[in-house]
Amino acid sequence: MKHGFYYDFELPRPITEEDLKDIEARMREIIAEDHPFVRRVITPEEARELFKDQPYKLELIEDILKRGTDEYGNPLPPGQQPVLTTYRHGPFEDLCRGPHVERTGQLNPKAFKLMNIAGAYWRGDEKNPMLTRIYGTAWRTPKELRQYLNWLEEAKKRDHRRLGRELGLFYFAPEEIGPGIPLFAPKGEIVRHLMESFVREVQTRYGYQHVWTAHLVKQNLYRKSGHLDNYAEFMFPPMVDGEDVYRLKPMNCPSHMTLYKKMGVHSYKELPLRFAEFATLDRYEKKGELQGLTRVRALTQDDAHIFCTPDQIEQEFLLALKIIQEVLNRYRFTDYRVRLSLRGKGEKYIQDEEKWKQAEGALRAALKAAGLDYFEAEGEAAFYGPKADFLATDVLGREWQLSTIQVDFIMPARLGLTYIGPDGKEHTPVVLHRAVTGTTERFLGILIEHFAGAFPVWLAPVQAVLIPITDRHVAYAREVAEKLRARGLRVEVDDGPERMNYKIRKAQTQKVPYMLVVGDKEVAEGTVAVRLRSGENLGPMSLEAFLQKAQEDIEAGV
RNA sequence: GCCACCGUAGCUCAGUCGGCAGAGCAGCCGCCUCGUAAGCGGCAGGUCGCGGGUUCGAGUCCCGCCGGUGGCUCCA
Repeated sequence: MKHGFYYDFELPRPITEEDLKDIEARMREIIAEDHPFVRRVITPEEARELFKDQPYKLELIEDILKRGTDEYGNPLPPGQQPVLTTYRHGPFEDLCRGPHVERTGQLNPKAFKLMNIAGAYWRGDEKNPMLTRIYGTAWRTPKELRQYLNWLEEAKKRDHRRLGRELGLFYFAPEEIGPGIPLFAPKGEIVRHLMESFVREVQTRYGYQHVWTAHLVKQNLYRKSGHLDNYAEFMFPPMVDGEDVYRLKPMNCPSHMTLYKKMGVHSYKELPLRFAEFATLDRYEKKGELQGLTRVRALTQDDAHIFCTPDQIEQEFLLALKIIQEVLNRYRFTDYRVRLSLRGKGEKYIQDEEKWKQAEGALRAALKAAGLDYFEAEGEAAFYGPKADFLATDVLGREWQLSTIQVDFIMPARLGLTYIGPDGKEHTPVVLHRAVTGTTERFLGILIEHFAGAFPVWLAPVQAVLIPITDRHVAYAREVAEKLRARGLRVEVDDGPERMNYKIRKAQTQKVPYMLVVGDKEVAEGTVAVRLRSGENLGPMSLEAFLQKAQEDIEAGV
C-alpha cells in the first residue's frame, strides 16, 4: 500500500474502533521493547508444523511450493526458486517474504495510526470466506503523519458528492427516486449539457454521426447478442407486456447494430460508419458498489460504434485515440494512465488466434502513433476482443475507468451484420466500441474533484456574478447582466439585502470565476470592478474589456 | 451482494445513567445602504430513517428492514 499497511484476521467477534486504540497501545509497547526481527528460512515440513493451526497460512505455503508463486499468488521472477521464510520478533513468528526493518524500536511510536476496519475476501475471491482487515498508516515522523491526516481532510472537502451538493449541481434521493439514480439541478444540468455538446462537436468534426435509440428494447435482441447470458445480472428485471418482454437498455451496441441493419445493404465504400449516441443506460449495479456519480445505476455514455473492415481497425483506433486526447486536453486532464487490455489464458476469450493477433498489433501500432505511454494487462480484455482503457484517479486515490476503445469480433456476426466487399461478396464488419469520457456522470464526478469544484470558465455553471454595493446599484447591475447574457455569458445578479462582503464570500464559496462589483464609480463610468475567485482584484474595466478577458479565459480553458 | 460502522432541522453537529428534542449556518421577517471572504435583531423549522419489541417511560436498550459511509468483489 502507498501510505501504510493492512493485515487480515479471522476473529471470533467483530472488532470495534475502541479495539484499535488498544491494539495501537500494544503496538507501542512492542516498539518500546525493541525486539529484533529475525529472518529464518524454513523447510516445508517445518512450515507445516509451525502453522498447523492456521489453515490460511497452510494454503499459502502449499501454493508457494506447488505453483512457485509468492504470497500474493503472483509468479516468481524467472529462475527464482520458491523459498519459505519467516520473520520473528519476540514470541511472534510469521510467514513473510520480507524484507523487514531490523528492530521494532526503529519504528516511530507516534507516527503510525490504525485507520479503519474492513471486510476482505480471502485471496480476493468472493466465493471465499471474509476476513477482517485492519488498515493502518505509518510514517517516519509525527509531522508526516499529521500532514497525511490533514491531506485526507482536505481530500474530503474535494469529494464530488459533497461539492455536488454544496454547489447545487446534483442530489440523490435514494428513498424516493432510488439508490444510484442522480437528480441534476439546473447548475448541474448545464455542466452536463456543456460536456456533451463539446464531445459532440469534436466527434462531428472527426466524421462521427449521431443517432438516437430508445431506452426500451425487446429482451429477444439481448438473447441474440449474448447479453442475456453474460450480462443478465446487470440488467433491471424485465417488463412484461402480454407476449412481449422488454428490458431497460444497459448498453447501446445491439440497438446501433440493429439500426445498421435496418438502414439497408451496406457497401464497403460506406465504411467506416461511425454511430455516436449520448444515451442514458440503466444498469442494475449491486447496491454496495454504488458510489456518488462514479458508480450509478443510470449512466449516460458518450458511446459510439464504428463499423469497419478488419484492415481499418488501426486507423479507426488511432482516430478514436485522437478524439480522446483532444477532449481530455480541453479539460486540462492529464492524471490518467492507459491500459492495453489483452486476453489472458482461459476459455472466456473467443478462440481465433489470427484475429487476436491482428487486432493486438493494430492497437499497439495506433497507441505508438498517438504517442501514448501505456501498460499492458493480460486477462483484462473483453471476451470479444482487446481494448484500451483510460484510468483516472479520484481525490482519495481510487482508480476509475473513463475512456475505452474496444475491438469486437463477435457481436456483428451474432446479429448478422454484413457489408458487400469489393469482391461482390458479403463480409462481416468489425465493430469498435468506444467512449470518450466514458460516462457523463463519472467523468463529471472526477472533474469536480480534479478542479475542486472550480470549473474552468467555459464549464462553470455561473460564469459571473454581479454584486451591487447598495440597493441603488441594482438597476445598473441588472442592465450589465443583460448585456453580458446577450453576449453569451452565464451571469447572475446578487440583489439580496446582504452586504457586499457577504455576497463576495458567497460567490467565492460557489467558485464563480468572476465577481463583478458595481458601485457609484462603476455606474458613473459604465464599468465593472472585476474580482477573480483566486482573490485577485483586477479593478474597474469596461464591459468590452471584461468580455475580452472572459473570452481569452474560455479559449485558454482556465 | 459480502464485512464493519453510521442514520437527530435543508447542511454540519450536540443530546450525560432510559426521564420536557438543542446549537451554528442556510431559510423567512425587520433594521442597516455599506468598496473586495460572514452587519444586527427577531421568527419559523423535527414521525430523532421505517417497523416491531423491552419498559411506568425509548432519540438513547434489543430485533428486522430501508438508506448512507469505508473496504472487498464487480465495473463506465
